[in-house]
Amino acid sequence: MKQLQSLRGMVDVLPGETERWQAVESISREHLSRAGFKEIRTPLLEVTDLFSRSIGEATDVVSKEMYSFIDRGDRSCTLRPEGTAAVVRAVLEHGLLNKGFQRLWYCGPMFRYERPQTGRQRQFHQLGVECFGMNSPTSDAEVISIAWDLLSCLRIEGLVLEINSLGASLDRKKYRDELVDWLKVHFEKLDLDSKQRLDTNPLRILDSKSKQTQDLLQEAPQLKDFLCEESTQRFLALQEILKHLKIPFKVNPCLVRGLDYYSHTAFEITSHHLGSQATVCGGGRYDGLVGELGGSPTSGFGWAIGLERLLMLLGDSIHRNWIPDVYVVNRGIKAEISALVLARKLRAFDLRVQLDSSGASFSKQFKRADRSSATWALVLGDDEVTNGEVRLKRLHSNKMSSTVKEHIFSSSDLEGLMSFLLDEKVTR
RNA sequence: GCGGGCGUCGCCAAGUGGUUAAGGCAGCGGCUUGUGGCGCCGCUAUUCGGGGGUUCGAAUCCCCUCGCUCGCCCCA
Repeated sequence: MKQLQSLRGMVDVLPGETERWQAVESISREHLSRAGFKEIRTPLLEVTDLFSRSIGEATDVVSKEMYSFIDRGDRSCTLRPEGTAAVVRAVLEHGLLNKGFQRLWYCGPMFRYERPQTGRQRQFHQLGVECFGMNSPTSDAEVISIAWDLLSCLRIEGLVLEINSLGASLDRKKYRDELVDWLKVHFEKLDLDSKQRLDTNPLRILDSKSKQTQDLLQEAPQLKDFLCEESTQRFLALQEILKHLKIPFKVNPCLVRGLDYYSHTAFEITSHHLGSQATVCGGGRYDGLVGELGGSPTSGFGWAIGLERLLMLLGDSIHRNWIPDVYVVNRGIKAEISALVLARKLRAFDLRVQLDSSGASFSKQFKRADRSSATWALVLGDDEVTNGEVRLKRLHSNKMSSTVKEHIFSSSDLEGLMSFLLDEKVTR
């Protein structure tokens, strides 16, 4: 029979890795809650329409990357390709915006049907925040700083923050038309990809990787010249505030972002240690989205961090193996049961206890005890059961010592044993 | 969807047409049936992702297929 395997682009996280995930998750949770963010959990599955309406029909995400299917009730459903749309939906559905502000975070899997490569999977995980009802450049800066600080406190180095303003949606529309007209005149000088994008998504031509296209764009109309006064002012203000916060940034006039709902501030945090998928965190302002999805006009700002990419940058520094305090060596039917009873009691005292239930020889069990790196071996065999005692032996990882001290405790004196272990644990 | 690279034991790997497919790690058993780390001994792939073909003979050559991987597009 052929060996079954996971679907392409769907990745298992194995023991050893899960510890790193847990560390990142708990640090993030703490970091966000200190800043007043509350967690929201939305379903993985939504009505397809939600995404096509919010992300944009013509975007790559919607036009070719969604996992969609028709369910038994004849509804078109889609596995969420990103988090924002669903959060907005939930927030509207439950009237969370009636209170005015909301600062929310979420974490979980997203799905996009793409060819997997470094830093890209079909099921991947995002940690994101969404803020509603705040509209000042200061709030943009604060939310950006929260992402920046989270990445810094995880000690990720070599990050670059890039920002741009996409202007109000009207500005962008005007610019888009102007750019398309101009590019049509120079159509022959464009690279093949850009030629195709001219119809579908012309703004994306701006960050084309083709050298000749980039050279050509030097002469093209610039988005910043189309920003209305208000937009220009708020972008300048944002830059001032970031400088004041001592967060280094680069203005990247070509930073466009692929989702339709962005307006005004857009930003990305990238790292050159990631291969060609360099973006760890991306986000921006989406003042039109809530209205678009049927709510009363409410400004929004958010970002998402790709957790797989984050983990790639993290190294092994936060990786901590589970090491037992006590490894319980036992042999014989009565001893086995006593050992189990004892293990439960020790665990209740917050000790990490590994119980050997192999029934193997003492020699074998000690080998495993040693390899587990446990501090103590607790020995329980027929002799001990008969004498009503347990033996405790310190394990040495470096040197063989012929004078290993064994401590013997009466099995009726479990409190003595536990306080001994706990004392030792504290002083270690 | 389009390119490039790669697929030999749980993991790392040697092997590029010729007798039984190296080696290391891990695992298991033993030396040591109640005491670990070191050491020594033994065991663990009828088979080289799968299917065809060429050949007296294929892990090695050819074709197809599947998978992985890196890149393009795009994004976290």
